Amino acid sequence: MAEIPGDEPRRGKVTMRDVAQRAGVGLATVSRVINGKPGVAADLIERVNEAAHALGYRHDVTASSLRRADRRTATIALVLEDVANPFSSALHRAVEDAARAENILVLTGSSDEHPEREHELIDNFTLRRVDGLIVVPTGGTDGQLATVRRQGTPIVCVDRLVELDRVDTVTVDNREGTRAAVRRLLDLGHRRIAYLGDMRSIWTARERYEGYLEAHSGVGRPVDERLVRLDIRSADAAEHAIGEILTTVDDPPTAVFAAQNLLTIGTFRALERLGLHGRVALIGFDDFPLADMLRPGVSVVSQDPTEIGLMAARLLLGRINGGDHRHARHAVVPTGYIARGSGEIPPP
Amino acid sequence: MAEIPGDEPRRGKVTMRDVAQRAGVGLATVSRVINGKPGVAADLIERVNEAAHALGYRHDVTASSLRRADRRTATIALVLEDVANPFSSALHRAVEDAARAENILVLTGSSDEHPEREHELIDNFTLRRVDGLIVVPTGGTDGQLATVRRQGTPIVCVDRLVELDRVDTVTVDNREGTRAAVRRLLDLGHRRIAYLGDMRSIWTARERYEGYLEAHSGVGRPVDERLVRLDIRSADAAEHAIGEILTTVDDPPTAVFAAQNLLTIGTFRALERLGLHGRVALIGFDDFPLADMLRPGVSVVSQDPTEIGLMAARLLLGRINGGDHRHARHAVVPTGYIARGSGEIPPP
DNA sequence: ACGTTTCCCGGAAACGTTTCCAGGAATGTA
DNA sequence: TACATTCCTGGAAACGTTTCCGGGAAACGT
Repeated sequence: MAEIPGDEPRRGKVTMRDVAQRAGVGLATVSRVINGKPGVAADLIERVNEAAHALGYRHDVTASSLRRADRRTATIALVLEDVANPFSSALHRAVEDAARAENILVLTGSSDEHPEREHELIDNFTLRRVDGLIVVPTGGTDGQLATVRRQGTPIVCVDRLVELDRVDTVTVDNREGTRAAVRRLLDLGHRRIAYLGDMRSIWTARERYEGYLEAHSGVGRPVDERLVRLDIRSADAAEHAIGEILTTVDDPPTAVFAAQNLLTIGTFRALERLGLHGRVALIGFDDFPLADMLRPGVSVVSQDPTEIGLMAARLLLGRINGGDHRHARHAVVPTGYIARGSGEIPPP
Repeated sequence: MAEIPGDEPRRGKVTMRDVAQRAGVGLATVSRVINGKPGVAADLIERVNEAAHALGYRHDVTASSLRRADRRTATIALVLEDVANPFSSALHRAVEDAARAENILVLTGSSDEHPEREHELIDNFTLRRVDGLIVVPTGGTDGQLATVRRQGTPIVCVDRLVELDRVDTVTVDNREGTRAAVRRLLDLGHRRIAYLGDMRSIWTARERYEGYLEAHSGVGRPVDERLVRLDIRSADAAEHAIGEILTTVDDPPTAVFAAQNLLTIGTFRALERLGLHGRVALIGFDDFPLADMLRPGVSVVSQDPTEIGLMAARLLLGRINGGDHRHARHAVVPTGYIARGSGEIPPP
């Protein structure tokens, strides 16, 4: 085989042993110096650092975590619905920042709301011996999560409530946020309020729908099922559904509550297409970029993904750093309401 | 110290040796079976799998990559400007999908356009012995990238051109995309076209500005420097800058080219605030969500982050899988133009 | 001056795996 | 039947690091 000229002089070839030899000290001493452990004479520290630098030594983190007592890899994993959606990516960023502060790296994956995919991701991550897991659970992997947790890996579930032993959660009060917003519409005089909801397999979606129902029962007002569509999962589907409701129901709604990002956008499109924006009120759950630039501006129940991510990271890092709380902790971060116009349209 | 009752029965305690013992075979055989290597009797394979399952054996990927000949960790790293911005996260998603197909996991980090931060990330990633690196380079880390590449780690740079030995790149033709769009405005009769640009330290920003200049010289039309603002880095700054140009220059522009996402949004805000949307033409570089929902719809030069990410992943995985191309490869994915109205406004 | 403690240091074992190598059985050939 | 070849298998070495442990020197107390 021919010698390849400019190719890989020697990949990571220089090891601690080389450093030890050059510095004229033992292997153990090099390890102590590299890890900043106390009890090494100053001149030796100097010699080792010098040798390491001269040789271009690079510490191998994976090899070190193998023998290390705590077996830490300084890596956590983040399982999101889709790294590309705004909520997920804002959360991701918050987690990254929190992790960075402790020099911890973040692995990510998108489940696309499929339990099998989530399962596979979690499996791959734990195989890599991550120190902890932050998951937006699909709801179909509770057994796996419980097992992983029992084997020692800290887990924080985000956005969806799960009840598992020593698994922390961070959620927002979906029910109350929705209830308050729908109540606003009712107080404004709206009597027929349509509701578009996400898949009922998702805890969040169920909670929000409950909030819608509670708002109605709170004022003793029945809901008309013909104004409710659940299990909608895309902007297009929402656009279609709300269009249908507005044009076929004989006594059409004067307001719409869209229980998710994409559904809000789909609804907005439909209203505009029908020339009803400005006439039919709209409130969405979860803010989205440029919502303020639309006409009318879209009012939303807002949740703060940065705050959620930060909280999740805090809980996780707390456990990783030995805070072995026996019980699961459930943090709830508040929702807000952002009035931009569309939610303030009164009934005709 | 008290025995903690329900806590971590034994973390990952079961090893290949245990499996070997239970199956009554040698350690080497277990390894062969787990890795699906040929040349093991069928009944032994069966016995090993059975034992592994009964014991709940979990393969330790980090330990295996230590001794493994190719030293692969089945992990790649992705250094983005900010995982939370739409362009980056779409790219991220595309890379994730491509990597998933080969069971490779993705580590991510945000440089925030700071060379030091980028350097630090790359350092951490290579310490983890990732198999490859996809980077949106700030431009201040060429030396480091060259070193890392020389030591054997494949690298693909994305969105910005760099000229380094055996470092592949994926870019879009910023210059041509901008030139064509500005030319459109000129052909429409616009004679005074303002330009808002990002920081000139970024290759992309320089290229786009060149395109703007080329379009003008192409029709023998001088550019008025008072209509040009460079080194703008936020929507607010853009809003301010364009507002200033429109109100203080005596012969104000009839069209604006905003060379980046946020700048486009800032410009739109300013135009709306001044009541000039619908009267002053606007074209932005890079599409953004809901651009079609604004009034007027915002015309943009579009680039396809999914395509870019896919291409980058393909190049990287190609090299990881042994395709040792001696030369650097530079892929260029085409830009498009999406007409939505704002770019089609004629001069008064 | 002598025992005891403390402090540093280096050799060797260990982490969980893959790979090398050699040996034994089974198969093929003369 | 004898011998060469192929195929399977398991013991042991190796990967790069951390940790255990024992030993020598220095510091301390009397």
